[in-house]
Amino acid sequence: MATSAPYHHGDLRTALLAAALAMLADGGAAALTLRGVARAAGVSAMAPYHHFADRAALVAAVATIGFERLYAEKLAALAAAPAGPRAALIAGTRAYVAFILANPELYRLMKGSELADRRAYPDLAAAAALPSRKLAALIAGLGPLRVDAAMAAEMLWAFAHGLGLLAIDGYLGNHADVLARAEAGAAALLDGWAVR
Amino acid sequence: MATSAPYHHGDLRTALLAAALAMLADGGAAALTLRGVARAAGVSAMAPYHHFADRAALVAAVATIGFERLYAEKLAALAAAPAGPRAALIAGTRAYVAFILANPELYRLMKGSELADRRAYPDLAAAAALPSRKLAALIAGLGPLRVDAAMAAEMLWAFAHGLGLLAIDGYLGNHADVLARAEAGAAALLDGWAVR
DNA sequence: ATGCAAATTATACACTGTAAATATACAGTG
DNA sequence: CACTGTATATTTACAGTGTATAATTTGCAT
Repeated sequence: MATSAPYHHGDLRTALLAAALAMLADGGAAALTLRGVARAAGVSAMAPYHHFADRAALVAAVATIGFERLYAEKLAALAAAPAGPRAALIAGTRAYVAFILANPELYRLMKGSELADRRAYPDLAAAAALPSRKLAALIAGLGPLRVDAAMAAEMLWAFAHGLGLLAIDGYLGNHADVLARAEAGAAALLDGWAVR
Repeated sequence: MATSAPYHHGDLRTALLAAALAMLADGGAAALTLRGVARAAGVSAMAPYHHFADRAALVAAVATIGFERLYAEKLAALAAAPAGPRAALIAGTRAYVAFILANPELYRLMKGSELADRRAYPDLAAAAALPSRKLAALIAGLGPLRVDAAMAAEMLWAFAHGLGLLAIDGYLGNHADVLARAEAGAAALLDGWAVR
């Protein structure tokens, strides 16, 4: 019933993660402090340590949520796209870039160097692998290409990754245009790979 | 003559920047502390403040050096490449990615969110603009394309940026292969844009 | 009810960035 | 030469951070 500030929070871990996501969204990774998150949850500075080994573990948990959201949005975009691998790849690229534009600080955290040792967090590694595995499957569905499939996947991924990052870092123009560029760029790559 | 620990360092600013680059290279941005840099230069913790307004200013100065080095290496690669815009673009892409692989932490700093307000540092903005201006000029030399020149430039830049970042973050395989991918990817993009 | 394990807090320390006041050395004036 | 202003460097101080250690509170199984 949680009458008033019970000693045991109940679901502190979830509350901490929610606070962390909020603080990250405005303020960036620098604003994501363990003490701040604890404060936001109305709990002592040391409480988070019973749910996260250290700040890096909290960051990893936040990043894991980010990868799961990214994957979910990508799947939703694929479901809404016309049939066929070509349309799927274009829609997927657009969704990927759209996620970066909508969650700039989260995406930076997901790919940032604060997660130097991804291998130390199995959940994170698993969540991070989902989108790229999906991409590889779609590429395979395209049929024969002028480049090998692994390279095609890397090219498309690198393009989406780089385009989104450049956009949120202010190197590109209008954000609305960026999504159009994402689609056009993916289409151009597909055309470039096509056997003629 | 600098007999022994003179009160005035002589060229502290340069020494601080050198220390900063070294500490950044091993240890990443987190290891780049004002106090640490001062310590490395054998100077008090407050001394850097007479050369850099705050930590952000030091970071901006380091990033400026990074952009200048990147531009220099790119120019060197262009000079060594066969004539013609196609060869230049492929060589430039390779050099760009090679720079990222050789200076991962520096490149992360250059593009990272620690520099949220690039406009506050005119030198930095100027240095950062050089490579992309060069790229635009090379694209223009290609002649008519199936996509407009601005988009072509963004695609190539995004590809190189994304490929390098994915590589240093451990998402791609062998580093040696990455350079080959950079060249092949640039070539594929050029082919995809070509009017047929 | 009783005892144990989990959750939370209190206290403490080393480290960071940086503000304020102070000391030192140099460069130009008379 | 003395003198003074300015740039350079230091000392001291404070708030905020991550986190180690130990004490405390609570809920649950027995």
